[in-house]
Amino acid sequence: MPSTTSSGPSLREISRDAVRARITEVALDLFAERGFDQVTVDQIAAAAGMSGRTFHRYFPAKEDVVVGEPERWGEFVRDAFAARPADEPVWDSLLASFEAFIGLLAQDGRVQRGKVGMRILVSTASLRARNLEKHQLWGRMLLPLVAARLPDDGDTALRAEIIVQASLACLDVAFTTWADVDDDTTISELLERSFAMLRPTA
Amino acid sequence: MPSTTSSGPSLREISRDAVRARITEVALDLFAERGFDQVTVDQIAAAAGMSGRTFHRYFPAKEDVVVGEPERWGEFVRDAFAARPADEPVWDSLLASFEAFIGLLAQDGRVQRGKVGMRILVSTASLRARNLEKHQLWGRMLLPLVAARLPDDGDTALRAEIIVQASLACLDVAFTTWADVDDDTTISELLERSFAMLRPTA
DNA sequence: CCGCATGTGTCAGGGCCTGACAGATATGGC
DNA sequence: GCCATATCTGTCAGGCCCTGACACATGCGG
Repeated sequence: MPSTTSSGPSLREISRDAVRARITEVALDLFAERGFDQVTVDQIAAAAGMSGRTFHRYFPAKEDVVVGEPERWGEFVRDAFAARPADEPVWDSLLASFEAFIGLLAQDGRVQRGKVGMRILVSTASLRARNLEKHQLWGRMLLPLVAARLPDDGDTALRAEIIVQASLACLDVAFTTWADVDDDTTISELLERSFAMLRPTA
Repeated sequence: MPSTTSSGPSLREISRDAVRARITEVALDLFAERGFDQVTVDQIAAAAGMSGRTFHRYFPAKEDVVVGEPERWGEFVRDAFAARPADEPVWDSLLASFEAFIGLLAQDGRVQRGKVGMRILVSTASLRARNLEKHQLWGRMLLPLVAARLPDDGDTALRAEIIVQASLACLDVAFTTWADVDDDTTISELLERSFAMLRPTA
């Protein structure tokens, strides 16, 4: 058993990530060309040189090719939030965490491909649904941390829930309108403007 | 052809609604007992005395039994919003529209059954997803009306989007926490408290 | 060279959903 | 009461998504 010999990602994992990336590339091309619902899993698999069964060994569901790995990125956002100073206003911390996430995407050069993916996403019902589920997962991951930051005024649970959901709505709107327009407006910019509309004016 | 002889709902429609109600009743019982994913469409159909094919003639998808008819209720909410005075603050109009919707549910005596349905809903991934899609539909229906109410400050589109999404998030939180607790807290009360946390403090 | 873990293909099957067809039922006109 | 029509229903066939089970291949360590 190789166990964790030394370096971070094992060879297996590198290979696995590479195959995932290849599948994603092929699939997004097909989706952009024909539409998500008009492409079958077997067609993606064939284009990527594998069987349909193997496709499902990399992606539990067809939607996951577009939506990505909510759990993984959710942990990133959660950790980013946790790393913020404890006396910072929650809205600021949330904004910073989301922007860190956006920066993570940009770093991978996924931005351009991300726009293609986003357009596919907003144009397909089952994808929108899966994406909204992702947000709910993030919400459940962020909720306890946000609640811990709020003053205990007897309504903390509800307030935390609202803040988390509202900020996620901002994130969603930012991504959606970003994918919608053709100019070079930044997601971060849209996100900041969105936050500014909701956060307490104080 | 009967056309529209006179009275509102034709006999066909009454029958159709009755069958739908019967299916809903049977299905919710099964879901509450075994869980949504552990009940097949054929089992629901058998319990309701019909074939699986016929079930799908009343509900396009299994999830629709729990989620209901988003289009229909969305129109109700939209119309309720449109009926509000044009000089009322949008947040007030939205709150009033949602409360009218809640009142509609209560009127049908669906509240108790609604709580059962809500609990099934929040405990099943595919149902949560479908429900969130419903909210997106409502959002698209409300968006133009909300935008028309806002002062044209150059950022109206984004602001309208944010307000709609945030208010829908409030509605979602209100319903979810309502289903979560066992006391007699009203949905309306939760909704008002949620709104109070987001609307401009002015 | 031999075990062992991992990756892959094939096969079979369940579940959701749809189109097509034929039989049953109800509605409205005569 | 009878017929033409529209509607409802069941059955059948099929496609698609996804999963478990099995067998074969590949690569690694001893």
